[in-house]
Parts: sequence; structure tokens; C-alpha cells
Amino acid sequence: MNYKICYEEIPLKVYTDGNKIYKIEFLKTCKENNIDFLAEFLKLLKEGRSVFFIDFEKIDPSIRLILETVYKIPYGTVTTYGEISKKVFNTNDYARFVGSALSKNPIPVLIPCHRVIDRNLRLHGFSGGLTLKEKLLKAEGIEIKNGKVDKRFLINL
DNA sequence: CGCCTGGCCACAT
DNA sequence: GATGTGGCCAGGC
Repeated sequence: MNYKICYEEIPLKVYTDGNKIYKIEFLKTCKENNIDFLAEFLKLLKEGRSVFFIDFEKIDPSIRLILETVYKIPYGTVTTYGEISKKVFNTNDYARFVGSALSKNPIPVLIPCHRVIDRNLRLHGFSGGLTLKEKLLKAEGIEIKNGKVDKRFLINL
């Protein structure tokens, strides 16, 4: 089953199998908006629980642990590629690999790869484009000026 | 194999 | 800060 929603004016198509969410795509326009599903989507995004949940099973095992770790970053906060690397591999040497793993994220927004930034607090990259990354962060109340995230939103894992 | 690339990082200037 | 350099890693060719 698919649901089209407009999250903060960002049009999304969410793919589900029963209560499992396994894929999300960015759309061009917000023509449709499934209000009931949007409510559940917001609950999952902000509170981490809903009748729906994230399906990690089909995600490539080599990047699954990284995405599961990213999933734990709370709403309204950010962390760095190096911090994810340190958490998963006990060293920041995997920072680049973390970046490439995030570019393969099948469930953007809900697996919040937009909350991962570089060590200088710059957004650095996003498969959907940096503008969209900034939009997603601001929607969560995160302040950005001159391309840099205010450091009080930064957390360690 | 070697070589390049990518959503990085640390260090030096 | 703004650059430059070197080092890390897995994946693709």
C-alpha cells in the first residue's frame, strides 16, 4: 500500500507492507495528502512510535547497523558522520563510509539521515539536495545560518 | 590487480 | 576562518 502525504510542504510517497514501512520517495508536488496516514507518520517521526514501524529487514546488511544507529538520533537534534562511525565501528575512520551508506537510505525522513552533518556543522550532502536537507532540519526547529547548524542542536550518541 | 570516487576527518598553514 | 594535504574506508570498474 502507498500513501502520499505533504509533510511540511514536502511531498512524500510512503510504501508500506502491512504496518511495515519499507521505502519513501520524494515527489514533485503536493497534490494529495492522506491526513490519517500523515498523523501516524508524524507520531512515528516525533515520538518514535506509531501503528506503523520501520522495516530494517530488507536493508543491505552492510549498512543496516549504520541506518539503525541513525534512526536513534532524536527529533530536533543533529550529530556528525564521525560520531556515527565512532558509535558503530569504535573509530571515526569510517566517516566516509557512513556518508555513502546514508546516500543509499531507502527510507529518508523517517530514518533521519538529514540529521547527520559534518564535523564543522555544515550540511555537506544529501541525496535529495541540500535545500531539502535544510528544509527538513528547519521543520524540526533546528536553526541554520550561513549554512551552519547552531551547535546547541548537536548531540553525542 | 591498480585506480578512482564519495554526503569525511585531522592537522598544518 | 579558509585552503591544502594526507589518510581512512568500501565499492565499482
